[in-house]
Amino acid sequence: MSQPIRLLIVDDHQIVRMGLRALLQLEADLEVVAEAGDSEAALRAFHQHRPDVTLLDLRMPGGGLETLKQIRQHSPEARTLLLTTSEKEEDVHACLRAGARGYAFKSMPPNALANAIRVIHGGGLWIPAEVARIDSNRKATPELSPRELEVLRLLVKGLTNPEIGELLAISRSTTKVHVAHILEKLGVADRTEAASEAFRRGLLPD
Amino acid sequence: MSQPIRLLIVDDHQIVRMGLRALLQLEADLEVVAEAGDSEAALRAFHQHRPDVTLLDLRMPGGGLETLKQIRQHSPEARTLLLTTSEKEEDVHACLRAGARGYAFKSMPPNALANAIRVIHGGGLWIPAEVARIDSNRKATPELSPRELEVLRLLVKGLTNPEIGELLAISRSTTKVHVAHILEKLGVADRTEAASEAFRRGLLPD
DNA sequence: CCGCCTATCGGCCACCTGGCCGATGCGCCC
DNA sequence: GGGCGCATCGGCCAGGTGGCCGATAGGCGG
Repeated sequence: MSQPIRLLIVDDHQIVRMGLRALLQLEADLEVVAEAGDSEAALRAFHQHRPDVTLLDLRMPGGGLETLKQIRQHSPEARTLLLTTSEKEEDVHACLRAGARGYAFKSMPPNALANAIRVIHGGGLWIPAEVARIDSNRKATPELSPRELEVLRLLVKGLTNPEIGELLAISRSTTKVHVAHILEKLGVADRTEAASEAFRRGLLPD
Repeated sequence: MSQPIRLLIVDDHQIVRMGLRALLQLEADLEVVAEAGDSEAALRAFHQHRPDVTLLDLRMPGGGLETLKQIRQHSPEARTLLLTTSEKEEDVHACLRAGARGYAFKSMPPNALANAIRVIHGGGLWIPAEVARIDSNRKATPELSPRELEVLRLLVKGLTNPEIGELLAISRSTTKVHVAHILEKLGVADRTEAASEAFRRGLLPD
């Protein structure tokens, strides 16, 4: 290993940044060349330092996913490892679609993290079994249309079909059609379960 | 400051533990005497080292809240600072009721964390404004009874009242009463909104 | 050009919902 | 002992739900 793998750490929690830096310093072939605590700083640091691998927190101000997309927009070859705590289905898919090379959990043992970084640096993908499982599930569950998402947002607030119809300036009949599609696509039986699924999958921006 | 404040760090993420250790080492009057990654290790470390202040992650295997309760059971004078990322209403209240001296977010600036530790070590409480706000809200929203929680768990799965009644071996009438109480206590209008509130407040063990 | 998706609307109907009326019994605490 | 919370059960009823039948219209891609 002549040249160390140069890393960029992006996480809004300074605690996590320092922890990652401390952990990764233990590996001789890894070098943290920059840190960033928000989306803008991440983009600046990326273009300035051109890291081999970027560690990106999913949940941060400015949006980890948006940051990923912006990085990939200018540098499609960028190798990015998502770091996160929870695994909401929507997040996983959105990230993989956006071109993340790996999806890791903060709870993983440190040496596994180092291995993930090496795999990604070598051009590979690092997808844990849980994520792969989610990913295969996903193909069976189609995406909601924009209109259906609008209805879903009102539905989880406890609004009835007539109320939703009034707010969206459509009839109760149309609302019913949207709700029926939502139930079908989420694979659930009623609106209450749909609300639960929406939260579980992270379909809503809270 | 003759004697440094002796700290115990409890968090299942090694990344966070190392980050906290790195951050707190910068403060001359703070000393990390032990770490633990799960509930059992936390109890052992607490009784062995008798830290002045314990930093406790809320979300960890074994349950941060349960760990707190067990520590306080044997050492009611223990000074504990909860560390967490999200603020679900139920968590906040349960922790404060269980005797936590402070409730801090991992996103807070590092020096604020050190200050929080010093305040708690001095016998004070460290409650951020957001948490205090949640805490005052809480008094208006009473707790759910055990039976109501059972019903709520089935309700969010999309089960109807007759179905819930059958599973719990009670009549539809009784189920309706429980649901009505749930709606009233959560301050919502229907079961769909109740499901949303349950997720928002973290009432369910996922 | 025709199929498919999306969005819009209507009616019918069995079922579920939630509010309101009533009731009983149990345990706990002052 | 009497009140209070909890849990249990029943009936009545206006309204919401979700499945099923139909229909029209625009857009997009093979």
